[in-house]
Amino acid sequence: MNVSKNIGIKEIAVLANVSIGTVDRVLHGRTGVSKSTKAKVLKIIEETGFKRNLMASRLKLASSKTLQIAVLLPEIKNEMYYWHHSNAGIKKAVQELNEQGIMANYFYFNRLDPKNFKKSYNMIFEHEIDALITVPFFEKETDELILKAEELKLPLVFLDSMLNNKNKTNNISQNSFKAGMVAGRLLHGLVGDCGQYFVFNILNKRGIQINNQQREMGFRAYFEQNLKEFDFEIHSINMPLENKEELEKDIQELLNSDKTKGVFVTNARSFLVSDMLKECCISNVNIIGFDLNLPNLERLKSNDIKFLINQNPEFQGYSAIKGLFKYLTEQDASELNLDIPVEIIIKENADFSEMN
Amino acid sequence: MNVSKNIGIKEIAVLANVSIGTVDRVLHGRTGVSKSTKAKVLKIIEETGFKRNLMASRLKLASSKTLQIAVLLPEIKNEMYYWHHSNAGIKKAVQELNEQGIMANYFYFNRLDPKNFKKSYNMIFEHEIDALITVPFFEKETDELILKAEELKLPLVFLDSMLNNKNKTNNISQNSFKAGMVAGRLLHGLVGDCGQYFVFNILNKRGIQINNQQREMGFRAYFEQNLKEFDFEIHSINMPLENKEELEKDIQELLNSDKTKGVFVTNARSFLVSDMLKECCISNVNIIGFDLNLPNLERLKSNDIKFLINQNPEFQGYSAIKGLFKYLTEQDASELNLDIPVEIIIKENADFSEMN
DNA sequence: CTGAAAGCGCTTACAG
DNA sequence: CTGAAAGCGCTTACAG
Repeated sequence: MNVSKNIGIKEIAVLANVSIGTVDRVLHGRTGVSKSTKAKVLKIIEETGFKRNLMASRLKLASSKTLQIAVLLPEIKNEMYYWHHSNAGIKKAVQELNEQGIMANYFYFNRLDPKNFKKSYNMIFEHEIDALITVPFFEKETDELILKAEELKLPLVFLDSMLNNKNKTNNISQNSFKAGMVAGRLLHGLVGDCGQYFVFNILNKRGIQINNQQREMGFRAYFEQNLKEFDFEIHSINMPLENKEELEKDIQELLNSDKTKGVFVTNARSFLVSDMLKECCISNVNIIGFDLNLPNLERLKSNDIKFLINQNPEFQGYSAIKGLFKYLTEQDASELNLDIPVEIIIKENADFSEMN
Repeated sequence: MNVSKNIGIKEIAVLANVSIGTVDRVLHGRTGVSKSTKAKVLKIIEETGFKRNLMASRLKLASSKTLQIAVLLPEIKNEMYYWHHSNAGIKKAVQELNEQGIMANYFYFNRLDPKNFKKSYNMIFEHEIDALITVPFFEKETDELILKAEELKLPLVFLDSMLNNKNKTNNISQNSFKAGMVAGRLLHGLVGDCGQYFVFNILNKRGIQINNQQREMGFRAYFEQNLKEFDFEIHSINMPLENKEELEKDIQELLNSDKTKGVFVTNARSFLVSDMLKECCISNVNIIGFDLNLPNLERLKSNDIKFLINQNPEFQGYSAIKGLFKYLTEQDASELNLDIPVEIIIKENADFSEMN
């Protein structure tokens, strides 16, 4: 079990016949090195395959320059909020990297107010930060943010992207179209060709969100691609959070048949739909929704919801910090973009441990 | 954004009025410190909440004492083998921790020969190693290994446990019973109450493996727990790899009805079952199996297999190294035991990128 | 039983 | 443009 000692900056210095300070300057592309010296050092580095020891580097730097990551998320009122989980993942990663010199600073914006979002990130830019993790909630303001970050040369990572990436930015999020396709197959397996299908979009004051639209598109695409004769209708129901009575009447008419029914809820509130259908005495209904919030998990446990799709917000936050750290310390951007797997959760592989 | 400098060994030394060498001795519980000094230092450490900086510690130690992890897996003939993925995960983690001073040494045993397994680990014990990662293939030899490792005070981690854990050891593996329950619900969703159900156990020279048995038990348990009137039979078919002709006759008789059929293959060879049923012209069949090997993925893509359950062998290997590193450097054993999630894979969330 | 000093591999003022 | 020296926080002989 042989131990081959890694070559270090000292060896490079000897081989290139310069001081270690000069090697360091070349390594970091700093100014103040003659062209010939630089070439000589680079050649030796190339030949020896030298990589600088990041642990030693961080040991020196952690005490002087802690990396400051700003995190701007929607307001979190309690631990059941989706964004709480993103935050938890961020905290976990920061904890792990703590002694290597990284800190997170948390900011929040009002999820219904684009102006507040803009105000928040402008405020953040007044501090000295090394990167920003946030969420592309509002199209126009997000575009402005992207431009501004580019200008400031500030690395930017979006969690849970809901916007089309016209701009080249870093995204750690699930492909919503693909998630819709997954939902299509799962529901089709339960309901079959002879059932009725419904897509429930739950609207808040901002209207329907882009990723919900993409989920619906994916869902419909599954049926178009996989059924030879695609001759049945998939009903879309846009359900505002207020004014439920009228909606319930419509639903009773639409869903009141003996047929097996499949319901795809495109956001995190499938528990609302489940409860409403129960109230309306709709039977033979199979529901699939998103996100492992407590009310959803309860309905999964009681068999009222059949499938949940997990976007793994904790893992998203965790990965964002780890990816940024790698980028900021190694100039390696490869982990700043991540396609979060479409994780399928049923009663038997769910983790109910937080339900106490 | 305030930076609170972490307290270090130097501050502790000053506060306790001793040298840093003495603080270090106390931190590591080494001999040669008077009781009173030790108590004084421990009190200060307690009061300040000091934690030693692991990065600095590893910087010093990596060059002198590289941690040697032995890995003993079944022979891997090519990249399609299941164990290749465990190895890949191990390699990835070792790569990440390379400069922190960890190395893996790979050994292989004949998967059909318990004596060879025993011989292999005895040979490994002649080297100086800090931990062993292996697989509990053979009951008797594994028990002996556990005892021997205990005697040598050598940390031991099992991947893919197939044995009941009578002994307290470290296991990174999926709960096979739970995986069987998951398979039960998924298949039941497709096939319904009026179909026929079959469990295929594929036997090699070692007979049926314990985790396959546990999967079957979980599968049956799902139906017993979830169907009010559990009045249909689940047929078990033990399928040896040789002597297929006779088997095909039996199968043709058993499965040749118009009913929808659900087939649960308890190991990684669901592709074999899929192909055989196709040859026998069995229709209306829904297959669920384990592991994302290439032939299984091909059948998933062509809709011949409906679900695959992933044990994530790469993640298992990766976690074993990370967990051992944490244990060996921080005496923190919390990551040496891991319940791998039962990951559900369908055509739409599968990664076919390795299929070229 | 305890301390002073050297060193892990890199980074950073400072001096020239 | 370049080098020598101090230092990051811990560990390890060595000396007493």
